[in-house]
Amino acid sequence: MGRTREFDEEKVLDAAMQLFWEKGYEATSLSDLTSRMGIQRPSIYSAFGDKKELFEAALRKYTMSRASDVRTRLQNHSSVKEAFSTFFENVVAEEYTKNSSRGCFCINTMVELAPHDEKFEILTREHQMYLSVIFQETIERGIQSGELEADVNAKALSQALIVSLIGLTVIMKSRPERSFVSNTIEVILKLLK
Amino acid sequence: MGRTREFDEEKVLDAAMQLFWEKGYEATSLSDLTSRMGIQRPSIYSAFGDKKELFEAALRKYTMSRASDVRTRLQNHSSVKEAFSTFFENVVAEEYTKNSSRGCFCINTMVELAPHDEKFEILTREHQMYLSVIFQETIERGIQSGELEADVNAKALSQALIVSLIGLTVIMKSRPERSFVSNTIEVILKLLK
DNA sequence: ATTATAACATACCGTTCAGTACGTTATAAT
DNA sequence: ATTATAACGTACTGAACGGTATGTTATAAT
Repeated sequence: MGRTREFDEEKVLDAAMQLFWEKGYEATSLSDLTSRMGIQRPSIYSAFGDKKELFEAALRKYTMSRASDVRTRLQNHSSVKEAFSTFFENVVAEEYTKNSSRGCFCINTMVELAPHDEKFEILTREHQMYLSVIFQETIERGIQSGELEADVNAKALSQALIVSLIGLTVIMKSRPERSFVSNTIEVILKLLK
Repeated sequence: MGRTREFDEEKVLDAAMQLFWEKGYEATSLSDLTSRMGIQRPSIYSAFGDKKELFEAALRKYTMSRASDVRTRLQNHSSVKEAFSTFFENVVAEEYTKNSSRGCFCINTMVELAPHDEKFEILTREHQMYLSVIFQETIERGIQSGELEADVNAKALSQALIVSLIGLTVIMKSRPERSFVSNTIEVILKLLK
């Protein structure tokens, strides 16, 4: 019994995610959250707990959705080289299209919270490890099909590509000339040769 | 005339730099600053301006010192491959030695402030561009000496190495297994072949 | 229809924030 | 020695912070 909830938990959590993604944890206030989520303060606390728990829920939603998105994109091409090339180009294109560069919510959190909060150290690390496994599986597919040479170290290479992706995502926050990132991608993708 | 300043501006600015580096802009309070810098609040304002101006002074101090440090390290070896190898290994070793991973103050700022403050977008971008020029000069030295092949694209390669360095610095904040970063460095340095 | 209860809106809590007013102390110029 | 002034320590400001107490409203079970 009791009154029924008037808001959609997934929708308001998504709104919180967008805001934390854009502004980070510290710079986002409860007032920012209530206005963006469209619900009152006590509703946030009853549904998600305190600010940090809400942030964690938002980040988990992000990483899950992001992982499946990455997986989908890489499976979309039969050619592995083409898959990675398109993937990296799209990441760049999306970032340069938007006015403000939010980058990656998980990477932002790695920088802001991971060094001071073990929970987020683990959460962000595991997401990156998961992405690196997706990369690795894709590379192994390329080896299997004969597109990539058999002596490629799939694991090491996938880790290097994850690191490059992180570096690209971060440096785009300073809005370098587009040629900078294009050059970088071109060089990095040579590793798939 | 008037009373003489009792604190060393460079020393207290260095203390502020350490604190901002460790905690970021938002999470560092004026009270944190006064206790770490060892001076009172009005002294900060009279010497450096408000919190953001102090932060900017601290970041400028960091980037200048960092750039000259990088330059020195890369000039320390006659072999260019060895120079980069030692450089990357040292970055990793230093990060894993310390208990907490502060990473790079400039990269932290790129993530926290650059997307919302044009001044820091420019400042952080220009630092990365400067580092990339140092990398490029080092690579060109290797080409000149015959250590690297003549058809190497020094500019593109240096940019890719900068991106990799950023990626490495960031992912170390989540404390991945050391093999992860070792693998990455090994793969990345193959680009110098 | 009554009742128990959960979600609602409002208004508030103590704390901490960045920034400053002000009275005191020390020094450089006269 | 006097004076003007700049740096000092203390204590304060209004605003914003995260979080909650409280009274009202709506709904599910009886």
